[in-house]
Amino acid sequence: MNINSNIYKTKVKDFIPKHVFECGQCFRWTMQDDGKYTGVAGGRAVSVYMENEDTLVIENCTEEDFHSFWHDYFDLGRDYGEIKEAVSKDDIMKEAVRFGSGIRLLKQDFNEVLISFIISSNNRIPRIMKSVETLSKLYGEKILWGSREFFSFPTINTLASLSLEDINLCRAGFRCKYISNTAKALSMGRPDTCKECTLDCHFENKLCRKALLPLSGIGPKVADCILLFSGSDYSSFPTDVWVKRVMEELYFKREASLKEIAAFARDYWGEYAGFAQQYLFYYARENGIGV
DNA sequence: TTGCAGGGGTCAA
DNA sequence: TTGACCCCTGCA
Repeated sequence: MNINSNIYKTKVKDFIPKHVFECGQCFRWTMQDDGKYTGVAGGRAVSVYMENEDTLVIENCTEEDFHSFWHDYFDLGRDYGEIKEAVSKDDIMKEAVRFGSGIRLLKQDFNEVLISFIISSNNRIPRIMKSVETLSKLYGEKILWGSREFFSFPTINTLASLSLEDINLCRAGFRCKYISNTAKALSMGRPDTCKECTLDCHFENKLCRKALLPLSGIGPKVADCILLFSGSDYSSFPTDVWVKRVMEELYFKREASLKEIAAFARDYWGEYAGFAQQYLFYYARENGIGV
């Protein structure tokens, strides 16, 4: 498509930056005063915005960058029209899909998602973003874009080499020891549980749910987030308080256990459960469902 | 201004 | 199954 110096433009469907970056899946994208979203991923810093509702513009991106990284990161090879149709099995989901029509699930770096979602437990988004940003500033690689400085997320080996006092500087509180423990465990290599697992363990350099759960700071919800937001398992259905509320209010019409909700989602949406979760989550949070 | 409850979960008892 | 956890925010 159009290439003008370091600005790359491409036609897209089903992509609305606000929906993509504010649906709770990522912590390193912020809206600028001019409405563009600026973020760091894969050791690159870019700004993105839509032009004429069907053209995605990526600043500081070459054609090579786009094809080797951003196309996959933004999941542009997937037909979200098909996804929406598949999950819209009732009026509730039809409404949620209409509301979050521009959501796409980003394929984020596995280790970055893993550490970021450890930080997310019992925590609020602005604070999670601050902790992730601080970790990157202190221990990531500097990325220059003109006169602007950005920082990549630190590697697992770097995090593993740090003392707990070093990690405490990101002010993630009691989660810092989880980060430290888990980074150390991962830097030792792939856990045995993952090698034995035959169920979900088909992705390279990643871990399945069974291998994630023993890691410090990773429970069922965080594990599901890691699998979904790294593009490892789209049938994951992370159930946090918001999703629980919306499921109870709109589907169950009563209180329901996490186990019940997970079973329902698996049966009802199958391999697309993760996409359904994201539409519901965004719909529930933006509309205060169940508050 | 100060004080306190509670938060997009996990861990340990 | 339940309370503690670090720290920040909102609100009285």
